[in-house]
Amino acid sequence: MPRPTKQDPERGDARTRLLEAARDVIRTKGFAATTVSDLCDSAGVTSGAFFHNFKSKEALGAAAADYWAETTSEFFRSAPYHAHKDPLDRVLGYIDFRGAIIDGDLAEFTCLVGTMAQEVYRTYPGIRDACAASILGHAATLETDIAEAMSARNLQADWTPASLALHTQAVLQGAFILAKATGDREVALDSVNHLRRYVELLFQAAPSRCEAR
Amino acid sequence: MPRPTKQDPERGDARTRLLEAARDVIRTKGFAATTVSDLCDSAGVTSGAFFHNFKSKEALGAAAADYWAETTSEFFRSAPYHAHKDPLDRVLGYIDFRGAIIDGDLAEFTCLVGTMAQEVYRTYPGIRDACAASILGHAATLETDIAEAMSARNLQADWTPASLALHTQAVLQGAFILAKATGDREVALDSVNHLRRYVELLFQAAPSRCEAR
DNA sequence: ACATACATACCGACTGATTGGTATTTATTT
DNA sequence: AAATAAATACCAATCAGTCGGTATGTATGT
Repeated sequence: MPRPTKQDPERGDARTRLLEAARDVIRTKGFAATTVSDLCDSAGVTSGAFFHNFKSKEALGAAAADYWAETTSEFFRSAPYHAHKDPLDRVLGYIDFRGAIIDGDLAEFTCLVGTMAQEVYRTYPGIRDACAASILGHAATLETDIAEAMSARNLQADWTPASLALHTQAVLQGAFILAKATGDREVALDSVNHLRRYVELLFQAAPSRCEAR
Repeated sequence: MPRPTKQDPERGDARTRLLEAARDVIRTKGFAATTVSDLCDSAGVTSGAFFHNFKSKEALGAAAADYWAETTSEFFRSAPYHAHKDPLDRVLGYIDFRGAIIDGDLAEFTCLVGTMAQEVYRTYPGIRDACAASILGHAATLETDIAEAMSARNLQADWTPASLALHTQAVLQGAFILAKATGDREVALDSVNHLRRYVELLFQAAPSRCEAR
């Protein structure tokens, strides 16, 4: 049923163009500072088309989070790090991959749903929940590799695969904040390197191989 | 020169009350969604008083970041973890302290300048720089303890005290985002625990005591 | 094949409410 | 009295959202 718009028909239907505009504009200006007409201008669409496709600005925000979850999960599913045989190499490969894509403009490599969640966690619960689902869903894709790496090495730990998976996301989100504050993506890369070192230490410091203290 | 306002004179002068209002309101709604009259209402002050004290909303944002830097640095300076003799215990004590104050409402323990930096990094450079100064200044207070802990243990590392100090801030900022997205502060505490474990591993895995791989 | 009918996608001028900011007046301090 | 702080009244601009209308695709009947 979607149909190309009159303006710039080659860019596709209005809904997708608005979701792509949301992804790009909200990452640079934030959700609240992004106006509906900012989005319409960026998408090359009228405000009539906006409110035809989304019943409110909040609905657009939630849909943009869902769209982000879909597109990024496809992106990571086809990433090369899954090819490693050793599950630990897959986990480390994921971290290296996250470091490798910290490149170009800040608004291109930072996380839409992290940005939105921080901003609207209290004001738009619908958007917040969609952001949480995106983050938690992505973290869940790491859990099996972490669990397999643990059992392959017989690692007994006082932390769970889920908590380590979430921790990787926390480090990445925090790294993005530091990069935005300083305007320097190197500080983000430094944090990702610390995260990699942490995972290495976790799996090499198994009590059976090297006792502590 | 400041003078108590007519409304609620016992609460002090208008400027301080507006800065406190900014600290509280912006942490719950974000900077862009916070209106000048939100701040005036919360401070019990008229908009005339607002623009007498701050030449614009942006100036208020930057002043709020400075105020945050002042008050938090005083807060951490008087915290108990500085008493430890071993510098590593001071670093770990800092992390434990950060975990201990993750309590109560989300808007009470999350970071004003992290929130603002993420939101306005491109739109209000003045605010962003004030936020960066606050974060970097706070991280710098950890550097000497980290450096002393390294030299006390003769630790040769491929990371610097500055990068580890910044990494602690990245983890905390990211933990706040996860807590906001999920509405659960436990996930933030989990990340802080991972950070603590990382620092422990860094200082017990010195090559001289236990070789890697 | 062609006309009619209907639903959907999009358009764009418009609105009521709210925004950040200003100008003027009043109160307080020194 | 001079200067500063706060209160009040106000404004132009912008906001999210509405609404009547048009363009397009599809189903049906002949």
